[in-house]
Amino acid sequence: MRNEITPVRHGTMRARNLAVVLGEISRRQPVSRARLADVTGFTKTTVSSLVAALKAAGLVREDGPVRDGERGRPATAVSVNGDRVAGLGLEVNVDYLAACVLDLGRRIRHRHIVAADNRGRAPERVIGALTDLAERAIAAAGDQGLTVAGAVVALPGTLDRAGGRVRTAPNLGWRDVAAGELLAGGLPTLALPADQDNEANLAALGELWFGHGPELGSYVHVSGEIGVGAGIVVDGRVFRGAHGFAGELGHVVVDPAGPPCACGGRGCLEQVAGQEAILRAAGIPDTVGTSTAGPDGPLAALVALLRDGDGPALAAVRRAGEALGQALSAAVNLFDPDTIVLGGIFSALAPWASPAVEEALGGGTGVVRHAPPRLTVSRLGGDAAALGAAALVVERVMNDPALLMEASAHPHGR
Amino acid sequence: MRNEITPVRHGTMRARNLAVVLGEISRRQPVSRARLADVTGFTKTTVSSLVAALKAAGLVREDGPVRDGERGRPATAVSVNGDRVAGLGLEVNVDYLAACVLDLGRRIRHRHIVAADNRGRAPERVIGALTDLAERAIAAAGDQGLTVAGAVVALPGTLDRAGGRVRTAPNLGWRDVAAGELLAGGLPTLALPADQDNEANLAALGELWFGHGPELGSYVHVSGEIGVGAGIVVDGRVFRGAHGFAGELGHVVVDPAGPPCACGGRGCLEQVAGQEAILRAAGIPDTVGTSTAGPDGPLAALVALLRDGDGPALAAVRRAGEALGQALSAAVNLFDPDTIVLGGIFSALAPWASPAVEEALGGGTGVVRHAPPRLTVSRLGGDAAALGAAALVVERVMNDPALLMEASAHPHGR
DNA sequence: CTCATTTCGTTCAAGCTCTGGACTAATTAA
DNA sequence: TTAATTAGTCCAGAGCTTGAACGAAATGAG
Repeated sequence: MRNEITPVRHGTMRARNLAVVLGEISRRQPVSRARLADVTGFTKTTVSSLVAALKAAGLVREDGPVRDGERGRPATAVSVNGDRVAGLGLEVNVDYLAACVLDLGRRIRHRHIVAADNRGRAPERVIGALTDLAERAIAAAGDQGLTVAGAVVALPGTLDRAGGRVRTAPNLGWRDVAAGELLAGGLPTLALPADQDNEANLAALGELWFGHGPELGSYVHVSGEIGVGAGIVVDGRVFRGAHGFAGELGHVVVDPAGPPCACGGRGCLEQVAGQEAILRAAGIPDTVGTSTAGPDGPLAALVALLRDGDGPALAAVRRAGEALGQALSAAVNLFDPDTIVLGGIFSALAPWASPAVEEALGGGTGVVRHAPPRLTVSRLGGDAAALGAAALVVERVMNDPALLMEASAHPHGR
Repeated sequence: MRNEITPVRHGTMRARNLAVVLGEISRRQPVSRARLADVTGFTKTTVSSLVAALKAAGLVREDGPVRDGERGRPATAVSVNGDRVAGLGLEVNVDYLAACVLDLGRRIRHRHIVAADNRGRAPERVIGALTDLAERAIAAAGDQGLTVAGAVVALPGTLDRAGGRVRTAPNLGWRDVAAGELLAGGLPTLALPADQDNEANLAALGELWFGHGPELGSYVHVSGEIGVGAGIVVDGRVFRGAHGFAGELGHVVVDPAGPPCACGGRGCLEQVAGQEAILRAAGIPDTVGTSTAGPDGPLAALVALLRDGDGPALAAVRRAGEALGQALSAAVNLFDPDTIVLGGIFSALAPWASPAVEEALGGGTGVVRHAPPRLTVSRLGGDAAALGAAALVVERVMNDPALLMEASAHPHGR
């Protein structure tokens, strides 16, 4: 009943084993070939051969002899070479554009955020500006001797990833935009095909790579912005559902008798816990066109009110927290995550919102689970999705390094 | 960040390619080697070799020459051999035990349901009775020349699958039961290790194999019994979450102000749409100890009332449908399924419950999705989970036929 | 200081599996 | 009867991993 068991040839075998060894090197670096043979189960011969290939491709480096304290011939340590290959992460959001270059050693080599009011701006112009940002990032990478292997773009909307199109991005005012083509037109051709993904998914991935990390376990990352989305990560992988639209937390119904939503439903979470709803309830005008996140933005104004103990603001945020908690408890029952991460605007509002969230989560999970999931707050800034996008490129290389190794040598057709 | 890229050896390659060919045979049978070479991309040589191995293992059969209407040498058709290997599915539920034997050709060869009041009965005794059932099923298989390759047990509770233990099965009154050991003690050793899975997951799988089939796409299968669970299938695979507890629909909160639930929450779905809640609201005594599903059970009584247009019964079921729709709309937003399947008691109640479900689903999915998911009703009877369990065994063989082929020949260590 | 011991990594022949072209087999069309 | 066409097998060859033997580089005992 399952579809996707693909034929394996020698090339495929080699490609996967390269990934196995590269992954183990990354996990344990610096590490000797002997130890790699141990942990992978390969013979020393095979490890040597695989390491040699990775080294030739510049993905791996020999650090020279290292005596491990014991007797015997000292090992030559091998580690991931962070100075040759990098991934480019790009992000389009309502009020900014971001780019970020991440090398294979997981060091951020370049990071650039530009405020920009993209609401209702023509997609061509937005992508044009993004392309500029990307070119500057690629140049910056080049200056450091890095080759950008691929790029991923984070977009705040629903995507047809296979077709490279944005279906709808309500907060940008986009509808059926061929973002992939537009971007491909402006960028140099990279070794890996460019890809797009949802902002919420990538922000979640960013949290895994640059925030709390693997201790998160499986988690739901709430990306509160204008809309409310969630990125769901299970066993280190983003769960996208069958069509890539999973995790639409914003339209989970929290009050069946509530006001109608643009989506056709009633009482969706977004109408209580979306940024605009919160601001409205707190009595702050949502100045469209102003940078939301900036120091003068409405979000800063809200936080100031909260600090001052302003009643309506506190009530609005508490109400949002309750609703968020309710929607998240559904997500907890359905996904069984270890952790919930509050990101986006909720990261700033957490001191006031999270008690209500925690209360809602603490309740309804007793029969099945031993304990409610941990609740944490994102440490990342606004460009979390750009970071996650770059991480996705690096992950892709790590998972199939053969993609970057002379195509002639290993044509493991898929 | 991902963990599980495993080394590939020659044996692994062979094993996976055997699965590729076997899968293609199953999908297209009867089919010639030449066509298999075409669709898999293997050379004719390789296909012949793989088919020969499968044939030697009794998994595949040659049907003799077949002229395909065109000119040229006629092909020899190959198809899955349904007469040698079978899977055993077992099910423990509150008021019955079930067993089912499914051959590799997906034909049900044996099916047996026994009414039994398992509430509060000692786990040893229940498993003992199940073992009897299993032995009879294995004997019945043997009489038909079938070898049972493996078994899967469906249990109504939360499981630690790796450890072979039942954590809690509230409706059975079980707590931390080593079901795996108990069963292994009573059964002959099979080629594949026995396994357990949640009743809801397996019922969902049963629907895919013996109900509506692949046209379901990705779907959420609601298993309404005493509790309310959901099996989630994405791309033909059961989604279990990180710990196997995903899909706990019954404890999604549908009314934060509702009555407290045993799980610690308030207003869980189960308190409105669980069997006991519905019966109570409809004014029917839930006679504990009586077979629920039988012709004299309370469920039959409820359906009779509904047929007669009884006011409280109609209201109770309608209310359950509303609540179920609300919880499902959360699942729809979070999982993005193509279809919702109503199973278990909801299958019988569907004529009265589904309008409310449909209404709830029709609303809140407009922005993201083009249309709400299809709503269908399960066609399967009470032993859906036993069928799914047997299907899981067959699926396992199809996905790695090498498991059944002389271990000496292909030790593809994982 | 020398030699046995230990561990690291390479070399080389061998084995497993897929590939590709040649070959045989079985049928239709002319 | 012969040419054309399609199915399946045979066999040499190539890619990748294996395993044993070997050389290299260190430590420790005498």
